[in-house]
Amino acid sequence: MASRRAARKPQGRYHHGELRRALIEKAASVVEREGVAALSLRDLARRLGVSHAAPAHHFPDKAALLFEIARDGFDRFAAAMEAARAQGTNPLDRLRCVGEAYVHFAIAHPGRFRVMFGREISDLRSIPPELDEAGQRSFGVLVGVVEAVLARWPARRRPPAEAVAFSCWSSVHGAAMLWIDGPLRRKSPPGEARAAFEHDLAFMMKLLGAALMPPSE
Amino acid sequence: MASRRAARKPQGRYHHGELRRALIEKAASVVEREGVAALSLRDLARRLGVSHAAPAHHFPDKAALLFEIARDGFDRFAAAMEAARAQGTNPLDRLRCVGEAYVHFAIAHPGRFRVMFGREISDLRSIPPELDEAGQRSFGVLVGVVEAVLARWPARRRPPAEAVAFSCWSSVHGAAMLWIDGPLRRKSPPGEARAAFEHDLAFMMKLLGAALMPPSE
DNA sequence: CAGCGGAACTTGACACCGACAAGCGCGGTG
DNA sequence: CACCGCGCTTGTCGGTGTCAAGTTCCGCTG
Repeated sequence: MASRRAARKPQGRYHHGELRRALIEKAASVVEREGVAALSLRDLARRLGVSHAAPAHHFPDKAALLFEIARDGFDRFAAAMEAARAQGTNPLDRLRCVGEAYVHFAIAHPGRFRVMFGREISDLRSIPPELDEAGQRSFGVLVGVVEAVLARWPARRRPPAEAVAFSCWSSVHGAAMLWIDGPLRRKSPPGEARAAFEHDLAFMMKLLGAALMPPSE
Repeated sequence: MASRRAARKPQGRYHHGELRRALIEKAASVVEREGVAALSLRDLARRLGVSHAAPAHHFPDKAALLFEIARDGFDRFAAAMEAARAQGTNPLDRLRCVGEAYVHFAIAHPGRFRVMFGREISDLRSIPPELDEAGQRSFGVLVGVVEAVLARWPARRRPPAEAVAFSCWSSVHGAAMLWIDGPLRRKSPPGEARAAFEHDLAFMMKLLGAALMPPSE
């Protein structure tokens, strides 16, 4: 057992800076698969083959680990928003694409989404600069798309873009939350509930678009 | 110490069926003041002067206690919705009142609101009949108001009420969640953030109203 | 090249939690 | 009067986050 370090070198070795990344990745996968309530630092350490106190050396707090998950989530989220914007063919269509992408991201990654917009993060003491940046990037996509939609309005009667963006944001955020947490999901037949949800979501985006048409007079 | 039962009778006595109700009330107050994460059965028992295992005799599970809080919350919520509807002077105004009441209830009772629409409840095994009833009551108010607004549309082009109700629900729910949990609350000066929120909320309700005006042609 | 400092990790402990099992006291019923 | 069961207590178990102290090993300095 002389060089047991060298022997396990090709495998996962958790010296150096590997543990931190491994913890984040494993934690994110647990959050995605089983939810944030099932996340335990000790269990995480167990799965990674390290002692129960090892995580504490990389994260002062469980909240700090959650924060890292949220940070990563906001990056992916912003990327998804930008990709969705690129798919639209005109301003209104872009708004629809972005809105639906918002909801579909939440449905595809409910655990991550809950952490991102959950209380643990928003209650964080230090105003996290890099997280705010990623969040602003996502919100910026929405605001930009809204501004493009409003560009067709006469400048005189054009409503403020932030207020419109707030409305759009609330709508898609609410739809997402109602689906992943709320009472919508457990309607009679699961598949049918999902289909009805998609239908209602499409309708909502259409309604939003109609409300943002420039006044015809 | 003969009749120590009788002696403490006027004060809080937790024999009989009092403990159950006391637990629910205390738990609700803790949830309102410190959030659901700070709720502990043992601490609850401590505050009520009973042993740590006493709550287990009234609730098989911590989730069962949370369920009771949600149930009570939905009752109050439905009452608030109905009261708000009564304040409106016409269909569109009623929709505005109900929508703002929805958000303001969430802001006034964020802990309760999170439990009501949280994962612990919606993941509950048994479909809870009485809770669904209270939830349906609230949703029914919204649907009723929406139907009244849509009554002015020509029947031929009238959109389905449930889809419109879904849109309205999503909007107000999203606004509420974004405020109580999301990144909105911690804008630069707290008071200003709240004022901006109220302004944006009012704008959103106006936008919703505009989208639901019958086509003029 | 020796050795030293510090980073990464381990071991151990503490307080707390939810859940379970067994026991006790008292009121009401036979 | 004896008994039974409800409401609560005491005790225990496995699990968790966090802190303190010890250990191992890498890489840099002299």
